[in-house]
Order: sequence, then structure tokens, then C-alpha cells
Amino acid sequence: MEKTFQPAEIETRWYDEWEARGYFAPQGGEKAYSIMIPPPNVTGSLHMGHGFQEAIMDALIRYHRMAGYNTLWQVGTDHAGIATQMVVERQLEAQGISRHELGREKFVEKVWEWKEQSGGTITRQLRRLGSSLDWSRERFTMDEGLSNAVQEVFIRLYREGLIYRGKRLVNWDPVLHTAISDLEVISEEEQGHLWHFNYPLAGGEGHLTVATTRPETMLGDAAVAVHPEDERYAHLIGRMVELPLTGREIPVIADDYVDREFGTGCVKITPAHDFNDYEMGKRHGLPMINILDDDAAIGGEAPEAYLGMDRFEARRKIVADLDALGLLEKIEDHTLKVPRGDRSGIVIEPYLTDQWYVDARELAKPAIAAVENGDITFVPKQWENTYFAWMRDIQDWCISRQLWWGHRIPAWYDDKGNVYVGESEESVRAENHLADEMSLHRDEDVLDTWFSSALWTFSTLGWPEETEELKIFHPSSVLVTGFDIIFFWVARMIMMTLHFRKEVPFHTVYVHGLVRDAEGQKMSKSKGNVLDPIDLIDGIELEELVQKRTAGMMQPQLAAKIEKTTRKQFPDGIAPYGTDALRFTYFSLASTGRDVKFDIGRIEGYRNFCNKIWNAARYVMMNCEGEDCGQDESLPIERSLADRWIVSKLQETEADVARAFASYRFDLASQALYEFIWNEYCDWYLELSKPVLWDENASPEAKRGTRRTLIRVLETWLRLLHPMMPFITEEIWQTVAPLAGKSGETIMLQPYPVADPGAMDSAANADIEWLKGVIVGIRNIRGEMNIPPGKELTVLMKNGSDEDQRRLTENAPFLKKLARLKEVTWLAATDEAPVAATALVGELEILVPMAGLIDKDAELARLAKEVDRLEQELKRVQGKLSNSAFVDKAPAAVVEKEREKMQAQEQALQQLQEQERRIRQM
RNA sequence: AGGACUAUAGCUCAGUUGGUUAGAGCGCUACCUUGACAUGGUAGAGGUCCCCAGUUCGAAUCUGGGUAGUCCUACCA
Repeated sequence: MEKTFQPAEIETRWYDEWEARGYFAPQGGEKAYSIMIPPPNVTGSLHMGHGFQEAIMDALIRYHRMAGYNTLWQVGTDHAGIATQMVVERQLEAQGISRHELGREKFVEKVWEWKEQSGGTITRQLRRLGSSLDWSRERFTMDEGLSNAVQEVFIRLYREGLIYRGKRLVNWDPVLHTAISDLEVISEEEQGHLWHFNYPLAGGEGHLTVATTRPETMLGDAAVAVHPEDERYAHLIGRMVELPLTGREIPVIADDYVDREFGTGCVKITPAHDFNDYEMGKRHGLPMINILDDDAAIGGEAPEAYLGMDRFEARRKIVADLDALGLLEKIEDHTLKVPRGDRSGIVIEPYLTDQWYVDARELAKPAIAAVENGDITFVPKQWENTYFAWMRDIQDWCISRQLWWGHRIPAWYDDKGNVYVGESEESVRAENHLADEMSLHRDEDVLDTWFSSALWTFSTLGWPEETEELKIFHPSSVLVTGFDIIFFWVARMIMMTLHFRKEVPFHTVYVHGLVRDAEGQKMSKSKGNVLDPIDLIDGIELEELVQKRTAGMMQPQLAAKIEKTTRKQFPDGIAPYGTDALRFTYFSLASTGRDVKFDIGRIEGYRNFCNKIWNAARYVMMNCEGEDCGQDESLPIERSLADRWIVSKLQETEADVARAFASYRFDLASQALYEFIWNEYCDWYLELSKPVLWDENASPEAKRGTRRTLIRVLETWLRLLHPMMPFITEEIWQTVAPLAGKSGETIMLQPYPVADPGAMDSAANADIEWLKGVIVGIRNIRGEMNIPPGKELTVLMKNGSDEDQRRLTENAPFLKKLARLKEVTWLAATDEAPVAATALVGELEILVPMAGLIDKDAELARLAKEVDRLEQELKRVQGKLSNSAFVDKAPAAVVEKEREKMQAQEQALQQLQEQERRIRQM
């Protein structure tokens, strides 16, 4: 074995092997366990957040696969309608080709080409992360099968009256030329203005003043509203005002939606361009006056003078025109929330168009019930509240998108505008007895990508066919996802699956935190702080990283800043850490929190952990290879205290890890493993094995026992660790397993270790704790007294119990080796002890004679520190025990514990003070 | 505006039903190339558990209030 762990070569070698041998596919077994991957965008690439999520799913999958479940991790990607179309459109633009010149069919072909070309990035990344996905079942939302499912669902919902078409106000993206759902609109505070305009009263006496943040919409005003109880304006209700620049007259209406305190208390009402005004318009029977076109330029029923102007240009012009007419009252600075498309970043316009909707309210009812009655549980539980809050106030879901890339809506129109929904034009004609000569045209729109993702858990398994896979693997076991898509995806999956399958899509929703950078900032391309998990695995030069972060930016002016922060944060680029270290870092950060700050220091620590594992295995192999490791169980063995102890600790660790996995606490699982492997197995057990293995006088039984424990415990914890660190464990396991009497092609398919309470040994634990106490006590004296580590010491023990004496007798060789002792002597009560530095283990005094070794003042200082600490403690405990309220009311066991503590402390204090006295007399 | 979450060592975070000497990793200090490992070993320093009040014999933990921060939802033209 190499002296240091070199992950790069090992990782790809093993992944290829696993995949080639088909280990990722379901292996049978009574109980099924399945996870459907949240499908990433097929043309995108994975970032740190994905890496985190994949690592968690893979750990769960590997854990359950080893635990004997019939395990499926379904892989696939989605077509990401808007995002992908945008990318391809931009590529074409760069060549001077517009999408419209190309035509729909050709354009879609180009998108497929792009998908073929770039689609490999994601799957390559997934493989590098070690994800044990069943590649043989890979799906894509635009595949024929999944497309059939989408069409089937659309048609059925339509026939059930749960999908309808209507002219409504939608969020219109004037750049992408499509409607988007509420969830795709991001509203953030921006600095703007509040313009106050005077609208003259019809008939010529006086005016009303309205305030608006979007002056251009005044062209579409249909009324001015005041509060019905607002005395200032009561006399005007029912009057008409002259709408400037338009030549129209509009009424003054009363509606209690109006806030009397805001602005002037008069609101201009533009039903076709504002969601609130739209509702009010419907209440009052106002006309919907559209004044925009698809580009959000002035159009529709706007006055001739403004037609064709961009909306912001029109804004300036209208303000100027009103000012010229003396109707501009004032302009105030105003902070307002501006709605922007999450993809295009452009200001969204409420816009009146024909769209398709899903009646979400109806579908939400059983979806709410499923979480209420526990059929689906969220982990952590608090996310259920988020889910309920949204679901109980759900809005109908606009599912049509004016895009070319996606599932085209299966609806046809005749010349009169009648709609026919069906599988194809032929079937529509047949079902509706339409004459062949009647012309039909298909709806141009496609469905929201989330519409197909909502079917993901069952469409990937072959639905609408009743496949065997559906029977076995649906509902899936758990959905692993971030809270940012609870509404987008989780809720919609639950609704759709319950409706079409009459069962839940998954039993558990595990909601993990969102990965942020070291400063707690969300990682985003525009901030330039994204990290590619592969760059942490393979490492990356600074120049390349800068290049990567500043390439292809939407806002090139930010490049300089990004370059600067990148150079500051990673002055030497990123070192290669390997997949196992990255994964372990993810797990260690996967606690219940909402944010996961990724700190580069953590991964370095776990890279070192990998190296530690590697070297521990090296040590074991050096001592076991070619030796009798007790594979032949008929031969006698003798197990040392350390052997029994480490086996016992292993059981505890197995129990801890099982508990952690069951509660999705990957941080606790990783911590339990780290602690056991490094702090128990490496720090203590390997050291304790040396006195046996290196002792020429040790019996063959003892050596056999130690080797067997050494190798078997190692083999077991490799399996225990494998779901979290798949590569290093496989690599080592291959050489270790035969010596541990195990056979098998891969660690992946070995049984997962289960704790055996019968192997827990509290007596061994206590003895080892004692041994550690003595060793640490001596090391402490050594350290604080600056005694060279190599210097062998003579140690005396005094005032010990029979138990202490037994422990010393049994463990003297270990003690001598680990504490570097020449001699240990047990003093009888009557023996006179020399002046010595002292450590206490219970009542037992460990004495390191001072002659020639130890500085009097240093030892006094050391003792004083210890005495001081004990006195503080004692004071606290005494205070507690002298409080009658405590003694009377606290449980007897607690009081008793405090009493024991006090006695021990008093005893220790006395012994140390005696020492102090003796040393002073020197 | 409503709601949620967070606040523990210099940094990133654990802390289960109230009883611990409040822990880990990283970082820091000192010493050490001892035959698995310097990506290492040994020892050590470092905390007003955000603040205030309450409940309790006892609070990092429970309750109320405050402060700071993060996020979500809905939005007033």
C-alpha cells in the first residue's frame, strides 16, 4: 500500500467496476427501498448543493442496499423548458439566427442537439460523486414514455374538469414571451418613485389626485377608487373624471380595498395590468383595457400617440406630457417591491392572456390530508407547517408556457374557437365526430416543466402501464430535497400522485439545508461564488477557477469583482481532496439547520481522516498479512482486554450509526464514525495491539486473538463507513476481507453491520478507562514538566484499591509501552513514598518521583492549578448539598450522585494538598 | 404586515426527555521525525451558552419579553 492515500485513481477505477458489474441495479430482497432523484436540468451542471443532496441519497441507498433491501435509486433529468430554450436561443443569436427565422420544428431539433451535446456533464458529475444510481433505468422528462404520461394526465384532468382554459391576468415575461407561475416571480425591494397625478373632474370643477408607481398604466385606467367611508371623497363617488391623454372618462367608484392612509387615498384602477385592480374590475364590472403588447411595449387599446413605445420610455413620456398639462402634482421617492422573472431578471407585467390552469384547490385537499394523517412525514417536522400554509391558500396553477421546448398541450381548436382535448388530431376528430374538411389547429403552447416533474415518482416507473416496478418501488421511500422547492415540486408531486395513483409518492420528505459559501452567501452564478464539487475532488488551479467563474456571465461588469474575491478566497486554488473527503464533509454538515456553510477547512480535515484510515489499514496489513489471523475458528485464541473493549466500542458505534441514519442525522453518523475510528481504534486500540504483537514472549493464542480482532474490527467498520465513504472503504476492504475470513466481490453488497448487545462489555470499558486515566495522568505530568517524550520513567502507585491493583497487574505491559515506563511499583500502605509529581485516578495516586527530573516550582504550580479547579468544583457541589430544597426535592439518585462527587473531590483535594505540603518541605 | 428559523470557543457546528467539569473539527501555543500516519503524535490555552424576567431544588435546554440576523408568504396604488 502507498504511504499516503491517493484517491484519484482509486475512485474512477472502482466506480467503473461497480457500474460494469451491475451492482447499482435492484438486487431483489423482500423489502423494497427506493429513492427518485430530483431530476436536475439535463443541460445544466451540478453545483455544491446538488453534490450535498446526491451524497445524502447515495448514503441512504448504499446503507439500505447493504442492509438487504431491494434497492432502487432512480436516475434521470428534466428538460428545464425555459432555461434550456434560453440557452439555445442565445447560442443561435450569437450566430445571428433568430428562433423565429428557424421555425419551431428546426429549433426544437437544435435543442435536442444541445441536449445530446451537453447532457453528459451531469451524469459524469454524478458518477464522480460515487452515486450508485441505476443507470440502466435512466429517464428524461421528454422521453416517449414520460411524455405519454404527461399527455395522459393532462387529458384525464381536463375531462375531470380539473384543467381549464381561461383568459386571465398572468405574470408575463416580456423577454421570454411566456407566462410564468407565481413561484417563478421574485419580488425584491427596489428604489422607485411615486408619481402624483391630478385627474380633472368631468364637468370642469376641481380634480382628484392619484398616486402610482407605474405611470404608463394610466392609459389603461378604468376607474378611480376611493374608500366608501372616506369623507374627503364621499361626494365624488359616482362622478366621472377625465382621464388625461386618452380622451376617456372614467367613474369614481367606492371599494373598501382602498387604503385611506396611503398616498392620497385615491387609487387609479387598471384592471388589465394589475392583480388587485383586476379583482376590483371584476367586482365593479369595469372594462379590461389592455395597453401593452407581448414585448410590454405600448399596444392594445392605448392612444395612437404612444403605440409601439417601450414601457419605460412611455413612462417618461407620459410623465412629461402630464407635467406639460399641469397635471403632475409631485414625485416622491418610494421603495417598492418589483416583480422580476427568476430566469430573465426582467420586470414582469401582469398581462391578460389565454392560459391553461390546474384547479389546485381540489387537488390540494387530499394532499393536505396525507400530511395531516401522517402518510407523509417531513423531516425536520417544522416544514410541514410551511407546506400546510401554502397548500391551504393555494392558487390555481398556470401550466401553459409560450415556449417551443416542452410537452405540447394536446388541445385543438376549430375556427370558432371550440377546444378539443385528446391524444391526437385523429382521435379528437373521431371522438367529437368532426368532419375531415373542418380545419383544426393545435394549441401552440407547452406545459410548465414542473407539470412533468410532478409525475416523476410514477412516470419513471412506467405509468400509465401497471408495471412490476410500480408495484415494487412505488410509493418511494423518501424524497431528499431542499426547502426551496417544497412548493414548486414537492407539493405538486403529492397532489398529482395522490390523484392518479391513490397513493402517496413517498413516505418521508427529508428536507436538507441549502449550501452556502464560507461567508454564508447563497451560491449563484451572478455572485460568482459557485463551486463545482468536482473541483474539490480533483483540485483546480487558481487561474482556471477564476476563468470558470467569470466565463459566460449575464452581467460581465461583475467579472472584476468576482475575480478579486476568488483570488482572495482561494489564493492557491483548490487542492484535490477526493470524493470520500468531500462526501464526509457534506455529512458532517448535514444537521437540522437550514443553512449549510461550506468551509474549506472542514474538507481538509476529512481528507486527513482519509489518510488516517489509509494508514491504520496499512498498519493492520503489515501486522496481519502472511500471519495467522484466526481465520480458522477451531484454533484457540486469547483475547486481551483491549480486544474485548474495542469490540464493545464497535457495537456502540454501530448502534449510534443506525440511530443516526434512522433519524437522517448524517452529521451524528459521521461524527460517531470519525470518533470511533480515529479516537478509539487508531489512538488507543492500535497502540494497545503493539505490546502484544511486538512481544516475542506473547503466546500464539494471544497474538492470534489480537490479529483476529484487529482485522475483523477493521473489516467491520469499513462496511459501517462504506455508505459515506464508498471508495476508500472498497479499496481497503478488498485486501482486508480475506484476512478477516470474508469473501465477496465488493463491499457494496456485504451485509451492513448490526450492533450485538451481547458483545458489549462494560467491565472491559471500565478497565480501559482506568488504563487511559493512568496513561493520560502520566503524559500530563510529562507534558507539563517538560520531560522528554523518549525518557523512560519509573512510576509508583499508592493508595489504590484491590481493583486498582488487579488492573495494574493485568495491564502493566500496556501501561509501560504506552506511557513509556521503565518500572511500575505498587506501594503498600505502609511503604514510604518519595517526593513525586502526582496524578489521581479516583483515589489511586500515580507518583512520578521527582529526583533529578522534576522542577519543584513547576510541580507546585501544576498542583495549585489542579487544587484550584477542585476547590471551585467542591464549593459548587457543597453549596448544592447544603441547600435543603435540593436535598428534599431532587430525586434521590441525583442527590446521591452529588454526594459521591463531593466525597471524591474532598478525597482528591486532600491528597493533592498533602502532596503540596510534602513538596514544599523539599 | 403575518409567519418560521437561528443566536454556544477566534471560525464552522453538536448538545436527545431540564441534573455534563458545556463538547467536536478547524485554527492557536509548547514539545516531538518513537518501527501505520508530520495529511502525524502528546500536552495545553480558549466559553457571561445574545440580553432581561419567569417557572423549578436545579435552565445552554422550558415559558414570556427584548435585541440581532436569515428566510418564507402576502402585499398599498
